[in-house]
Amino acid sequence: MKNKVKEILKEAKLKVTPARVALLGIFSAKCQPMSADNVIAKLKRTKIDNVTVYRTLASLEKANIIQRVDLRKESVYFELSNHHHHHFVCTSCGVVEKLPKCNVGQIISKSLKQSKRFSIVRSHSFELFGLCKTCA
Amino acid sequence: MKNKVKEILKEAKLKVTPARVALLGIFSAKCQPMSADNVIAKLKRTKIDNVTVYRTLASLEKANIIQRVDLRKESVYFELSNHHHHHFVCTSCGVVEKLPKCNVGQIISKSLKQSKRFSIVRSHSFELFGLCKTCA
DNA sequence: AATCTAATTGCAAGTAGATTGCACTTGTAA
DNA sequence: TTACAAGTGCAATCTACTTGCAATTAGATT
Ligand SMILES: [Mn+2]
Ligand SMILES: [Mn+2]
Ligand SMILES: [Zn+2]
Ligand SMILES: [Zn+2]
Repeated sequence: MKNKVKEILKEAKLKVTPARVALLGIFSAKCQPMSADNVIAKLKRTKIDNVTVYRTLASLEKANIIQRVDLRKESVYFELSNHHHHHFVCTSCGVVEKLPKCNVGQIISKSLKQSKRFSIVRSHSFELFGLCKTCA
Repeated sequence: MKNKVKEILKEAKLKVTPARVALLGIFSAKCQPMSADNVIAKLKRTKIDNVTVYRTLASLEKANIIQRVDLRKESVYFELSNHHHHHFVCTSCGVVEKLPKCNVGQIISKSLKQSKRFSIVRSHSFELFGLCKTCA
């Protein structure tokens, strides 16, 4: 698993540094969107600085290894890009559930055809906000 | 038009104050998502304080008169809730185009049926990020 | 293996958007 | 008209995030 992480970094032509290995380990272990704070909490016992976390998130995002997710929470969340999907978010307790499958592909290509000003779609957001059964 | 704004506020049981009337006027005039900064810029010549802008945005959002839009920009954007729709966003120049129609209703109800943990969807995001013809 | 160099890191300071406390003002219901 | 909860302005504060800079390190080159 650590080797897999190293492969991913080399593939992206990023230096294999402790911070990057640590962050990718965290993202691979937990299949949930993570904020910088979430990551920092997991790294409490290491000597990796908070600034390094922000800079590592930025480099991994730039290399398209992780992606931003808009959950309407206080801060930015990230996930591994390897398995594209969307989410339910409970606006009361904050719990997040993965949607099984991305079904908006057709809608996107149709929208693109109809658009006057746009020619390329590189990514999209699609998140559902509501109440989980516990909070409802 | 000013009367319409007052009606909207009374309907929502909000006091009709100069700040709320001003903000709703701005949102009604410009059919584009607006950040707090955008609004503040438009209010430069008035004596309405920046803090009041933030508080007014919050009260209008709570009353569901305006809604948050996630455009992956530096700050939060808002729009009138009265005509629900989604957007193309150019990640190079920032231009925003409205999508003609929201087509994700079916996907949402299907997702809800399949969900183990969620029972209510109150809102959703669906935005397309890419390049406009000028930037492409 | 030793050397080189650009990329990465840690620490401290800084920024920007947004929030809070509090005294004063105002909209509106009685 | 009066009463008072709601709204406002100003200053201070918070929080997520960024930047500058000197020291370190990954990985390429001898
Ligand atoms: Mn996810
Ligand atoms: Mn819009
Ligand atoms: Zn998708
Ligand atoms: Zn919609």
